[in-house]
Amino acid sequence: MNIKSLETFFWIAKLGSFRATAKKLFASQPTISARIAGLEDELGIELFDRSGRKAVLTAKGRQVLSYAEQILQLHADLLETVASPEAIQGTIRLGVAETIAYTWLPELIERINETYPAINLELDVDISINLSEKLLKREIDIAFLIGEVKQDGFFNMPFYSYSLIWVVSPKLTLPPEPVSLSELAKIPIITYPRMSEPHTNIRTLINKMGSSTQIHSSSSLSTIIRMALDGIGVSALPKEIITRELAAGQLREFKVEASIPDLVFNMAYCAAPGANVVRAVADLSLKIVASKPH
Amino acid sequence: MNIKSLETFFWIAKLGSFRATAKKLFASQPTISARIAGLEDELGIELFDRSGRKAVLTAKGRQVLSYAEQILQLHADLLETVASPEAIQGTIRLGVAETIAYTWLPELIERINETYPAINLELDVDISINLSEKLLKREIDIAFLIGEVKQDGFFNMPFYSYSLIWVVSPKLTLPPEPVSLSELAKIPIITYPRMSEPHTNIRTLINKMGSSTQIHSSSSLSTIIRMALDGIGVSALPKEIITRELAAGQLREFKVEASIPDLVFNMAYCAAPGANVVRAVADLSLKIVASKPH
DNA sequence: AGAGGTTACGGGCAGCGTAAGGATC
DNA sequence: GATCCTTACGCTGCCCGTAACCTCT
Repeated sequence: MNIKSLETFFWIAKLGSFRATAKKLFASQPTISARIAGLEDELGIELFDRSGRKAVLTAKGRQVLSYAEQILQLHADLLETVASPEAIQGTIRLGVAETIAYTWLPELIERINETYPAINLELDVDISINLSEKLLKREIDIAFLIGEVKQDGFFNMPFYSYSLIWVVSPKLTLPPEPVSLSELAKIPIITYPRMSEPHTNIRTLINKMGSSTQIHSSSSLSTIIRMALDGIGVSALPKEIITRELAAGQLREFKVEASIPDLVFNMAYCAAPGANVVRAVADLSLKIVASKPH
Repeated sequence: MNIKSLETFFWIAKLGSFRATAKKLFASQPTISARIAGLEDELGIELFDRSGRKAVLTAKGRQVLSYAEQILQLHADLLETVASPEAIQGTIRLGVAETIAYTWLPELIERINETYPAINLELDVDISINLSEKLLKREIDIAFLIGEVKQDGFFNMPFYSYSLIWVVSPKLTLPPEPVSLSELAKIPIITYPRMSEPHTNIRTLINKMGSSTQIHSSSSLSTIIRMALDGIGVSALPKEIITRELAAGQLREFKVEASIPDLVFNMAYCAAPGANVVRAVADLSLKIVASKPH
């Protein structure tokens, strides 16, 4: 019996699917089948009832699960306690909202690589609502997103807040500041994609005016910035992602009479036996953010 | 990481030697080296200090040992709890005194095979004092012997007592019964080998007479019986090993005025993490003996 | 038909034993 | 020189992925 089989067993029990476990463990689905078949042979018992749509534990399987969890936890603790950082390996799938990808991500990756040189990172940049779903399906291990993942076993920690500022290209001429909402509504606005929180916030703000404002949205931050630079319209963005453009005078901040809520990002991950590395990377990420002046 | 490596590590820590562990685990010594090298690689640390004559744990190694023990114990418990008896496998080395080999052993083997069909038994028939040593060196797992193994971690349980009776071939003519010690001393006595308890007891008994009795001893019970059958002398033996000869009239019991202490056999084994199978076989053996009228 | 698990099969790698090579006492 | 561990090397067997197959809904 080896740890890998137990880990495989554990994840099938948790996810209810051989296929999902194959993805989670970066293996083919037949490999997962074979591992479980091997385990069942070795123990001389059936672990799952495969007749239904979901793989469901048998009575004996539930007993095995309890042992498997304990063994995996001990194994992870063992690695964490005594292994040299260079020996800690694995693949961690980070899900990040694009704003994070533009600001903290490079530093996070660099520092994680320094601390755990043998860890592979797999990045998934998506909007928060999708990240949340992927986290639930265990398609990613840690997410930096807006909102919380409210399900048993998930940890949510405040990560970083961004204030949104209104910016515009010098090419465009604006009314006198602070710009009133009714004036703002006459200018095209470039913002985050539909279904994302900042998009919704801005739409709510403008809708109060009842006017039919032109709102361009893009799933790519660089496109949003590009459009703002080109003077297609104004945009509300975190200062952190356009420091260069502001310094170069390609964009300038302007005041609006109403304010937009901050973008509050959380970090979320699931606590699973044997997932100490995930927790370690999560801790490290929080520490990195905390160490910088906010 | 696999259970096998941890088990190997555990036994080296316990026995202080790669070589002894190789024997214990039925593997070659380089294989043991390779397993530990692999473990050390994986953890990125050194587990043993090999500079001295004995392999001694490093500081990190001691930490690992504690985890390894827990994991092995869980693994053994898991197997014991959920595995079907047919799936319980391994090799158990039984050390038995010859008297046991002649009486209980066939039934023990049969019953153990019934209960755990996948377990291999390896038998070692020797005198008790050697069995005790072998047990300490872990060359055997369970012993049925005279005396106790007094060392930490070893269990000793009463197994079975034999009363010795004096027997003689009808070919020989004896003095009137009960035979006095002085008369007995004139007849050649065939008995257990030197260094064994019954040999010592009989020698003590006869030595009181100060006479130079002829004492033949053999390490083979069948030879002793053969010699008694041939009328070479008298012998004191457990009734249980000569029931056939007594029934056939090839040997007959006779009374002696002095009595010889019973042969008291114990079962001894070492409690080690992950050695649940050894314990199970030990329990089974005791149950078998207890279930028969004594 | 499609989603999910199993079977069949070929290739690569890990783990084993034998034999030879150090290191320590 | 004896004892003990490591290195070198060839071999076997296990584990993996691809592809085809089976079975429920």
